[in-house]
Amino acid sequence: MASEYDDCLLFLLAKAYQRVYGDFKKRMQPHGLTPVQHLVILALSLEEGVSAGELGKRLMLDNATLSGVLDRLSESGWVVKQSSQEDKRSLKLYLTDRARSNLELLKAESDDANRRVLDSFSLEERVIFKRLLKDLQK
Amino acid sequence: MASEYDDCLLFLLAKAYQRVYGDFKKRMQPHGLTPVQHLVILALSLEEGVSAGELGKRLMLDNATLSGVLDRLSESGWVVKQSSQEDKRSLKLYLTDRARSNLELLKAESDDANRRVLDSFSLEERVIFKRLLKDLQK
DNA sequence: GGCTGATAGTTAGCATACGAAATATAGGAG
DNA sequence: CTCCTATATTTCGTATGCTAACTATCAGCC
Repeated sequence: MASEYDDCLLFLLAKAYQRVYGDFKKRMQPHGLTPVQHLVILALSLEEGVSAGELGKRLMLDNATLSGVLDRLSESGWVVKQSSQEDKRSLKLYLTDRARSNLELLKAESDDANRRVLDSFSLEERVIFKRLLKDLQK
Repeated sequence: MASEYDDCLLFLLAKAYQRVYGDFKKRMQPHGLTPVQHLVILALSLEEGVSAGELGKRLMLDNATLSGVLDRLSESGWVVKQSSQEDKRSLKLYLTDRARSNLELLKAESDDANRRVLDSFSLEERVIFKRLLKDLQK
């Protein structure tokens, strides 16, 4: 039964996530980023100038959570929070030059971390695994 | 590339976990438990009288984290923290009568939540998914 | 203009997670 | 017995996540 805690998806997903989070954490630490902050940088690199709300939608991240993450990224010099001229309630988010110049390095780290996680899976398993995980995104 | 954040395992696992966590949260709320607290109860029901350290190993949970969870479970009347006679540094953990009498109900909720999560997966996919998740537990 | 309801972000409160420091107790060497 | 080291748990600091409450601003309507 799934009531055996170690067969429960809540448990399995928690531990899988925590393991991968830990891997990324070690890898991003030298760059001064947390795993989540690194995702924010990657997302922003795809399109700068978006609002916090828009970025939150793309990252499926709560506004309240993202607000704190953006504060820390701004504080540590990765992101610029510029309040929009057209709508003063809204922000326009940009990467700093330092963030841009570190982008390729970050992507390489991220790709490498992903490869290592999937290392023991067959090619087919990797495809299935990602598909099933995506299916779970409500 | 996995550097597209939405193809990154860190992202996929985070969102899958958050989705399932949310499902369990809604389901456990009426019982006055959080998803993690519910896992602790299930684990304890398999063997009572274990120490916090032992329980932490089984749940792959940090001692520091578990300490807080046990405090809240004790506070809310689900768990009894009894300090061990043989080794006063150590705890012996027990379910309360109330916890025991709610066990079957909790297991039913948990099983149902698990079923719903896997609902859209084929039988084969369910097996593969769980296997791959277990493989990720370092 | 001024009121009203909607929207963007922030803040506060709570519950995980985890590393590191602090506490209390065990256990063994001398 | 006493000191030293190892172990069990707790506490502290930081970073997510989420809900709800709060603030500022916008947009439409009279």
